[in-house]
Amino acid sequence: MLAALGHPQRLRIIARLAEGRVHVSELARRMGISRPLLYMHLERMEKAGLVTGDLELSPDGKAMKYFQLVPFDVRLSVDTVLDALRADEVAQRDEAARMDQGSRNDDREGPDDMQEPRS
Amino acid sequence: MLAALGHPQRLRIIARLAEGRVHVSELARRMGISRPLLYMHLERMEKAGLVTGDLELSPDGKAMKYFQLVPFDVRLSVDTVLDALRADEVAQRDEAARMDQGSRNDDREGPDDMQEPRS
DNA sequence: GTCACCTGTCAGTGTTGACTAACAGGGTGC
DNA sequence: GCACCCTGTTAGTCAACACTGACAGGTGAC
Repeated sequence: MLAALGHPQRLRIIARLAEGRVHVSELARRMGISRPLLYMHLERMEKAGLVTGDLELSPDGKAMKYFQLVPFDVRLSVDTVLDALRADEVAQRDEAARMDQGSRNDDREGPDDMQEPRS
Repeated sequence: MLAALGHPQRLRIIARLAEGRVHVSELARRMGISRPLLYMHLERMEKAGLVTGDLELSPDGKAMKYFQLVPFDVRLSVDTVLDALRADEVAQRDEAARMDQGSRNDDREGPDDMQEPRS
């Protein structure tokens, strides 16, 4: 999420979306950037949970993808960063364990040299 | 600042520095990354005001650069993003005006160095 | 039919970022 | 002298990102 916010263009997208939901082409026109570029940014932001997109049909039958802002309010401090890191560590360990479980019955790849350098 | 935080490696640096001040070589060793790479990250973070570095002489006379964390506590929401954007807009406008002034008065630049935008 | 909208995706390009190996220099201690 | 710490900077590689132009497809209005 921080990576998604760490780009001026994307912050400006947030500012535009704060005024209300817009469809992609209109937003690209207002911001003066190309549509594919806007797509990339929106995709990133959607993955980060900052925006959501809905494909709707306008009254005259045209398909339009409307994006809108997902309100967020996060406290960003040393402690929250530490907590997030710990949570991520646990999540990765769980995922690794799940992968290990899967590969035990399925396909034996890496022998044992992929040991995580923990300290 | 968000760009500086938007990288996992740098978040891990924060975690390490949260345990206390360390000098560069030691930190690089603990994290298992090369020293120049660590330099780059630290430089970025120092520019963002997240860490500070002090070159000190250890008791045995060796020069060592100790880095330490600058505690931060920021609220990150749609409104704060909007405020930051507005502030940045104003700052850029001022800078543009100053540049214009400078070019008008020949080479009138320099006495006031990098004004930091964040408080 | 053509025009004017829209969506989605592709192959490209230039730039920035992340990263490594290797350098030069300075101290202490032997 | 050499070995072992540290700092700071360079050149260079490699992958990811930011971005553009052009494509294919859809719809309704003229």
